[in-house]
Amino acid sequence: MPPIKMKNGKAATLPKHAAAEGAKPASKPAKGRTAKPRPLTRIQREKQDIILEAALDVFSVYGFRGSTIDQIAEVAGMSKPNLLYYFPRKEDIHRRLITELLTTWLEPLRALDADGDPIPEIRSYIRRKIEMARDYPRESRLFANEMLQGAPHIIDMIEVDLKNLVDEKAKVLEGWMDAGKIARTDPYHLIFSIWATTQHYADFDVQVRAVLGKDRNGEGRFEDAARYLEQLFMAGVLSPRKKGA
Amino acid sequence: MPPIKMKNGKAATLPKHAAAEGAKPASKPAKGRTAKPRPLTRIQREKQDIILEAALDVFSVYGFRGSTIDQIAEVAGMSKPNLLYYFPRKEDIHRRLITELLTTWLEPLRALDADGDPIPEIRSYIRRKIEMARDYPRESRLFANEMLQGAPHIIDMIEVDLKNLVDEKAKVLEGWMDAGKIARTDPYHLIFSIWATTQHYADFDVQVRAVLGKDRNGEGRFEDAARYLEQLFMAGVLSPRKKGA
DNA sequence: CTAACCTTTTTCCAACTGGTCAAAATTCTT
DNA sequence: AAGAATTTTGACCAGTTGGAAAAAGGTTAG
Repeated sequence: MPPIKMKNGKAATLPKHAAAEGAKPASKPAKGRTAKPRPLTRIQREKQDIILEAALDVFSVYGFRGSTIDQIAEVAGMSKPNLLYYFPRKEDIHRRLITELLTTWLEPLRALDADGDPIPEIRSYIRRKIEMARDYPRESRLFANEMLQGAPHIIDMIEVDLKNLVDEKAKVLEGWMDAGKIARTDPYHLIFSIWATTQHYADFDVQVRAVLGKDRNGEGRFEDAARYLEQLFMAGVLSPRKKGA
Repeated sequence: MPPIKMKNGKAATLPKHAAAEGAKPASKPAKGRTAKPRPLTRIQREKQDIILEAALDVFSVYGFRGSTIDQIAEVAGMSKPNLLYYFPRKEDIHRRLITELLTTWLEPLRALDADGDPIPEIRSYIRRKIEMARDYPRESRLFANEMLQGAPHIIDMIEVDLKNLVDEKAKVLEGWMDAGKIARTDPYHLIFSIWATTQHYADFDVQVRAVLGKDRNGEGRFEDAARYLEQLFMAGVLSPRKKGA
């Protein structure tokens, strides 16, 4: 049983690729139509990161409407107007977080390789998902919060990108089933159940810790969970040949 | 495969046993110390129900902080001061909802019978949990929202009542494992995974529907889910004899 | 050094928030 | 039907909220 390898324990925001949209501080009117984006100074990048960090803290707990700019500004250690200088609107911060999140969030599933060995592929997918719950609980909660509200800000991404990805991977799973390499079940619900069980450890963390009690709620709980879930899903997915009930 | 039996589709609040605490409209100063509770008029009961219904709608989506009294009042079809006449504080409404919820929420687990047949017991527990996700999605989301925020309002109930119940049922499961009636696994994580997978269908409903696509997102998805989950957990729990790896 | 730019702070505001209060309208009791 | 009790309403309030404006403070290139 390979132990889950810990990533850096640091609470870093997920990859901050390119500056994405907007958040352009008050500059000159930007001549013509094609306003050259202008590469972002060091300070701008740093401050934006600090803000996004703070916002993740706040949004992931209270959701969009339940969070206030003042609160985020305080966590970020700056004044509200200063924060608004970098992100003119509350929504801008949120959008940035949530779109970046979505990309990263689906990485593990994207990595599921049709040409790989089915059992290890699935097993490592599960392991990676638990690692994410452990290492990025705030991101998980941010996502959960958005879902609970009906995903108002990302519904179209869900309906297109996410759906396409899942459709694709569901086909991969079905291929494995057809080849008798894994037991036959509903690939969609299989994926849902992996999401549900792994993310549960981030989203319902309080509950998990409370129920496990003082003695078992150390960081080891993630390894226990990993072990348990591997066992569960392996049992559910193994035993090929067993075609249609 | 017994089909899940539909309960009334009506959107009723969970059982409203006794008037619980407070919510006493402005009355006479109530003589002495032992203010006789006075049995609640018909109007009071009706209005409170309407308010709780509306509040459930709102709180379950936006969480406590993200919801406003005005919003709830509007959904309830009454003026804010009128609403406040029945529940003097926002928190009162929320507390009522969430404590009632907790009781109901744990019913299925409570029903897990140590003297019953293990496999059917577990199977029917799962079925009941899915039915709840289907019939009481708002309650599920209210609970999820509370968890995401660290369960500030019910942390002590979680740490005591919930923990005790789970401890008790975990022992039941362990008993079955010792008797070789079900496969050996971690009973706590088994319970967590049942919670996670079933509640997922209420909490992440948008996602589930979006991914399943237009053709499969009818009400039938709950039956598919039930079927899938029974299969998954039966595989994970069956095969006794298979002691320690 | 200084002009042009970038960053931060101060001040301000209108809309919204949870909640109060007294008067008015309704319902219940006798 | 009168009087008491309950329910509803409208006006109001102090604190918070998201955000605008502009002045003040820093940086940096020439």
